[in-house]
Amino acid sequence: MDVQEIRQKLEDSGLRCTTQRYAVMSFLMDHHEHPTAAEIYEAVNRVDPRSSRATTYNNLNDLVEAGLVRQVASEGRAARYDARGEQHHHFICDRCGNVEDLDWYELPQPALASLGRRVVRDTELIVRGLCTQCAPRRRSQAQNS
Amino acid sequence: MDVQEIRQKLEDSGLRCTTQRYAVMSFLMDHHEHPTAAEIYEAVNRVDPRSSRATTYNNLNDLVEAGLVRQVASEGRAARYDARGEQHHHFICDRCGNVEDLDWYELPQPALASLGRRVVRDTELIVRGLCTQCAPRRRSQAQNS
DNA sequence: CTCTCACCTTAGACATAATCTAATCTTCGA
DNA sequence: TCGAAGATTAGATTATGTCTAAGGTGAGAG
Ligand SMILES: [Mn+2]
Ligand SMILES: [Mn+2]
Ligand SMILES: [Zn+2]
Ligand SMILES: [Zn+2]
Repeated sequence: MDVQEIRQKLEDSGLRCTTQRYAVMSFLMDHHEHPTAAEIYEAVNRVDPRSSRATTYNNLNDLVEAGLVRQVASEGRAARYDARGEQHHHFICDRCGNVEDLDWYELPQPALASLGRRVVRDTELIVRGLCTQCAPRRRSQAQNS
Repeated sequence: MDVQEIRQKLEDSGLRCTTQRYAVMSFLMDHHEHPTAAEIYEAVNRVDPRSSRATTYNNLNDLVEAGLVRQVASEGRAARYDARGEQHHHFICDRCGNVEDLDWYELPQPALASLGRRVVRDTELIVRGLCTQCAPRRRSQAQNS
């Protein structure tokens, strides 16, 4: 990805463009498989150890707070991160826990009356079920379990 | 709640109605504040210590798997549980993490083409923002950072 | 240019959430 | 009645994430 683009995004959000922060952002922009913090930490340090675990978590939190990165909650398991630009929904597999992107479509918002004085920031749609890998094969070996 | 009703639900799902499992289910049916596993463990054991931590977790997992209980993911924090019968959506507060119920309304489903061979079990809407407690007061002291 | 202070990084300790283990208990059903 | 599957238990273990205290870095005031 474009170095200047990332630097710009960070500075626009009031974050210094440090080596470590850049590495996290860059990795996320190149990888859309919704990696966990541990996976990001490992990937960033694969070539040349460069970022501590605490810094990786700190930077991820900074990026989320700045709105540049999205955190996907999968219950129990580790949080997953997503820097994909375009809006989209998520599909989470009941069996393997994989998080996959679904095409975006507009969602009806909750009735104002039911919100009371709550302030809405975002609405998120999560579709659950079995991913392509885990879904039973159509008409071959469905004998599993 | 009706003892027979709970017993029935459990047995219909192929789960034995043990003291410990009953206690978890019963507590959840009576408490709609989306307690965490730790809170459920504590509540169940408040009167007369009766269930280990492992059993509480085991039973919660069993109930979720059976579809009798719903798990609400709030990233980072502990999972929250919900045995409320009627369908509903959730509002999660960015600041305090509270999970609140929102009235149900029908959601548009993803296009079949975009799902491929994935099997959908459920679609879930999560609204995020600030809860009534955490939202800024209308026109009094909004001076808070 | 240089100095300073807010911002950032770090290792490792700590905290919390959840699962695993291995032994024991319970109960369904042949 | 009795065996096996199902359930429970205390405690160890793993997984995930935060905190602490110390030191590094660089943007910008002067
Ligand atoms: Mn995504
Ligand atoms: Mn609920
Ligand atoms: Zn899967
Ligand atoms: Zn709140």
